[in-house]
Amino acid sequence: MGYICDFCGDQRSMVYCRSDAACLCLSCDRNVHSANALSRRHSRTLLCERCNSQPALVRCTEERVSLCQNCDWMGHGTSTSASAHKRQTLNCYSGCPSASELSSIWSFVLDLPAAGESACEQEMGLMSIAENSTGSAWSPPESNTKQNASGTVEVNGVRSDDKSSVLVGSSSVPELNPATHVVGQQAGSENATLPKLFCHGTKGPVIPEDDDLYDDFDMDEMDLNLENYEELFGVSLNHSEELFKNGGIDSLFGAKNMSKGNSNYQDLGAAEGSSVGLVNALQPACSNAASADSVMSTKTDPIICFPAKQAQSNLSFSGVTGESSAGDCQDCGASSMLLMGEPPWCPPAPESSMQSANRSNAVMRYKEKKKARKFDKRVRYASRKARADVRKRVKGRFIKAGEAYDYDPLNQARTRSY
DNA sequence: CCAACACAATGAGCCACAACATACC
DNA sequence: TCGGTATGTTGTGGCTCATTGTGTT
Repeated sequence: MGYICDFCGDQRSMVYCRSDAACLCLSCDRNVHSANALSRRHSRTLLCERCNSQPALVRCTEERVSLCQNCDWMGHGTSTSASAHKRQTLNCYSGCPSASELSSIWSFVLDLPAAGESACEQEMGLMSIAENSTGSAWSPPESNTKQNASGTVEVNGVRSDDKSSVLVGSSSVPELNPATHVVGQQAGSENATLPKLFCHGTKGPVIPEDDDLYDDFDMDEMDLNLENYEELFGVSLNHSEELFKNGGIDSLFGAKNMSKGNSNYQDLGAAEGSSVGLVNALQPACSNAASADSVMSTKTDPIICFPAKQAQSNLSFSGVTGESSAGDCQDCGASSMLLMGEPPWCPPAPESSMQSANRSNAVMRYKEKKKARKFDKRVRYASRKARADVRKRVKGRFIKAGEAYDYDPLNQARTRSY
């Protein structure tokens, strides 16, 4: 499974694309992901050389194998003698890198058993890199604007190569927008954020002033990061903010769709037509790591480019995203590692059944809380609510005054008057 | 292993009408 | 420019039903 390229079915698969849920050989990876701007944004990483089905997160320098988190746990669990193995962080990349570029990211890539063996992969070096001319995520590392001082990461206390952490999580870095893109957050950066959440037009991480505004903000609910937002609606943030100010949000989203049932609008905090709602609500998405929500539930692109250890240490939950992330993690008892570091597809590590049980309980509590929060609804017009609260109904529908009803809110017991 | 089925979860739509927004005189 | 009137639009909650996801046989 996954050993053969899902695309050509011929060559050995070497990289994993989460967006496509596909294992690809290097050649097909380039071909597939050079098709268009969107596909270029897919984040890929090496394929786990043990299970050949999951994206690798770390590379064991001792065994010289790339491992997904699960295989890493199994192979390097605390109970095993290999637990002391030095492991190097593996990072995601996007765009259409050449072989040399890949090797610059993964210094060991040339050591991979199959690397360069096939004609398919040898073609890589001959391919042009169109996105280079358009300001891709493959800009030189020095163009990065968010690197930490050291530019290194540590796994088990071992510093990894700087170059290997250059393109961490560049999956969502908007190659389409070279003027503002921030290439690859440093894996070990104090400012490490999932780049998908990076906001254009913001000068950097913004500390939210009102956590309440973010209680309802989840990336799975609000999967429109700013790049998507602009792509979809063809308006800039400034423009959309202006529309909010002018009460023109309907023109953006369609007023009908903003009514009950669509929580995004109100979850944005814009229920009162304030532009602050949008701006503030978007800020956490810009400045902070994805909420646990987005990782737990989003089906599209929750690429965990950071190894669990980093996710735990660098993706700061506390007091930044409010309930939806830190609060939930704490409340439900799940560590951020459980929620963030472990891809949803990973089966529980067998080394501890108790850990697995705790995890299940934590996830359950988290989901329950999320469910309760998700349906939290803000009422724009209290007067209308007051009226609706006392109106009689038939099968939940309002009835004309004086007509027979089967439900009277004023009488808690079900009323029937025919 | 796959299809069929049951069940749970989720979201859209419906209803009446006061409140609100807009256009016109 | 302001006030009054007419017309159109919006939002409110409980329920039903269709859809989707998950688990079991």
